[in-house]
Amino acid sequence: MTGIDAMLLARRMDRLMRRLNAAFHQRAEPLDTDKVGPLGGMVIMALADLGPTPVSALTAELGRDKSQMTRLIQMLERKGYVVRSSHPEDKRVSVMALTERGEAFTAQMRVILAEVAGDLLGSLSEGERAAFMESLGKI
Amino acid sequence: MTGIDAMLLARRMDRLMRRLNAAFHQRAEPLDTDKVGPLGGMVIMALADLGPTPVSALTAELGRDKSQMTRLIQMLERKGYVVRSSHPEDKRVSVMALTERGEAFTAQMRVILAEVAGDLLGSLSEGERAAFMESLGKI
DNA sequence: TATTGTTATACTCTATAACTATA
DNA sequence: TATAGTTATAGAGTATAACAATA
Repeated sequence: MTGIDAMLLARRMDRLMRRLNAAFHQRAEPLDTDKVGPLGGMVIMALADLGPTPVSALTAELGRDKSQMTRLIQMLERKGYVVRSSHPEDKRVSVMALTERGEAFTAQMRVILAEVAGDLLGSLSEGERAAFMESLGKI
Repeated sequence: MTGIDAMLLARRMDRLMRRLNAAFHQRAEPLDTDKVGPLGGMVIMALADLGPTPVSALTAELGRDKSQMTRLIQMLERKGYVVRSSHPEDKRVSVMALTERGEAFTAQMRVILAEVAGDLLGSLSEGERAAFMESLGKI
């Protein structure tokens, strides 16, 4: 017994994600001159938070498929946002890191995301916002 | 000043959606013998909540593109989950409704969604869950 | 044998624009 | 002229399996 309407939850989550994506892309697309796309942006954000990271760890962090990650990384590398280096102790793993260009892109994204989050969470009180973030972290 | 880390929020939302989708599809896919797919499921759920609804209203509710909705509805109609009827007062609009088969599918989905929601929200207290749902509704 | 990452492939979802039929 | 819905099409994201290199 959760006491909540699971179907309503699913529909609300879906709506929220749709709106978040729409709001974000509307502002981010004009700046995304290299077309790294939403998922490319997610990879860059994850690297910004995590620092240099093996592909496998990045894949787990983002919850995507490893083959998808391969293609995404190749694209980002080609466009100069990330670099790969092979792990000194295990030649199978390659470690991803942001380039300066990747860092600059991250800074831009932070600004946009803050705006979008501000708009989206504007209807919540300070306390509700904090509680929402905390619950999101626990889930 | 929202007082929250917007990039962390974005990454957490993305992760939550990925996990929710993965958990749901894992359980729903074996039952989805007709391959209505995730979005087909969303359409059916929306109709279950809203009752008979014009295509345009459904499109707005789900936040998808109207051309996407057309194809989705044609697929669901072909597979016997929904029926269309033209609006008596405006011949341009067609009104969607669930068939018995659609209703039966909804009942199955409710069970699965309740399980998934239970798993996912299991780490929150009753109060946190209610607050989370409420915030989701306000946003 | 197991794991890291790559390639190939097929499918679903998304976005845009041009079109029709009614209003 | 505006709105509801359709068609066509291209692009992005996803899932799976088979594979090579290294452990």
